Amino acid sequence: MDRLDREILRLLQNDATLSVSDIAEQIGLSSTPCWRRIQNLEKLGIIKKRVALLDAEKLNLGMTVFVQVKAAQHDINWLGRFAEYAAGIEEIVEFYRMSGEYDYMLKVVVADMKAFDVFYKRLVGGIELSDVTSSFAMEQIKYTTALAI
Amino acid sequence: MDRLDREILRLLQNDATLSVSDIAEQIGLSSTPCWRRIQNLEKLGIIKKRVALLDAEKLNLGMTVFVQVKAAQHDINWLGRFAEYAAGIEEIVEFYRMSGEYDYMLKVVVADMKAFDVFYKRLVGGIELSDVTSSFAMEQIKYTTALAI
DNA sequence: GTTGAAACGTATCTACC
DNA sequence: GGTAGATACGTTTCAAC
Repeated sequence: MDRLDREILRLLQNDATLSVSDIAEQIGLSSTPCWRRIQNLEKLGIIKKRVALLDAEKLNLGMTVFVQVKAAQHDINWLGRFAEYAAGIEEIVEFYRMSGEYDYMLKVVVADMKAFDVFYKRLVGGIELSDVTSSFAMEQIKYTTALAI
Repeated sequence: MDRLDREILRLLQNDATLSVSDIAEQIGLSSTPCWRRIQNLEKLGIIKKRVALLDAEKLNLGMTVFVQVKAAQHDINWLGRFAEYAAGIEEIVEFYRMSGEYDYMLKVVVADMKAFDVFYKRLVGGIELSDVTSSFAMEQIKYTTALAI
C-alpha cells in the first residue's frame, strides 16, 4: 500500500468507470503494472466492490430517518437475531452498535412518512425493542462513499 | 421507469461491473435495448455514478462517529458556510439537516480516537457551533448503498 | 418503434522480457 | 515495472419485424 495504490483508490472511489489506461496515465505508470495493482487491491479485499449509486430523490426515496433503539435484552443472541432481521429489511441501509444511551443506530431510507410508518410497524413488530426514537432528516447536505485516504 | 429499468438498477447497484450482455440476459432482453435503457438511466441522472467501495477497516479507518450539532445561528448564511466547510472535510462522509433537538447530523469516519480528536478540534475551531454531541459506533452491522427499489 | 446481428474500436488480460 | 499481442467487450450502424 504505497502512494500509487492510494492514488488508484482515490480515483476509483470517485469514478469506477475509469479505464485502466486512464488511471495509469494519471498516476504516471503504464497500463499493465497499474492493472496488476488494481487486481491486487481487489484480491486483498481493499476494493470490496464496484456499485452504481442511484439518485434517491428521483426514485421517490427522499426520506432519510435515523432510528436509535435500546436493546430489549443485552445478550448476544438477541443481537444476532436483530442483526439477521435488519439485514433482510431493505429500508435499513446502515446499522451500527453504539456506545452511549442508545444501543443501536439505524439509518433508514424510505419514500415518505407513510412508508416510514409501514417500516416502523414492521421493525417494532418483528423484534422486541425497549426504546425507539426516530430523527428525521430534512435535507441531505453531503453524502459520499469516498473515504479519506 | 418500468419493471425492467428497476431490475437493471437493482443489478447495477449491487455490482457495477456487470456487462451489458450479462444484465440483458438476466432480465430477458437483448443487448442493444438493454444498453439503451442503461444509457437513458444515466442521462436522466437516476444512475448518478459508479464508484468503488473500499474496506474501511483495512485502510485503518475503522471508527465511525455520529456527531450531532446545534446551530449557532439559525439563518441561511450560517448554514451555507457550514455546508461549504463540511464539504471540504473528507472525514465527514454524510451530513444532514435534521428535525428535532439537534439541527445537524454528521457521520464521520476516522482511524481512531486520536484522529477523531484532531477532526473534532478542526470542526469546532472552523465554525461556531452552539452544542456538539458525539456518539461512537462500536460495530458496523450493516452498510449498503443499495436502495430498496 | 423495437429488436437482433454484424462490424468497428477500445479495454482487459496473458505471456514474456 | 514495461511491451506486445489475443481476446472480449462496449458501442455504433443497419436491417428486419
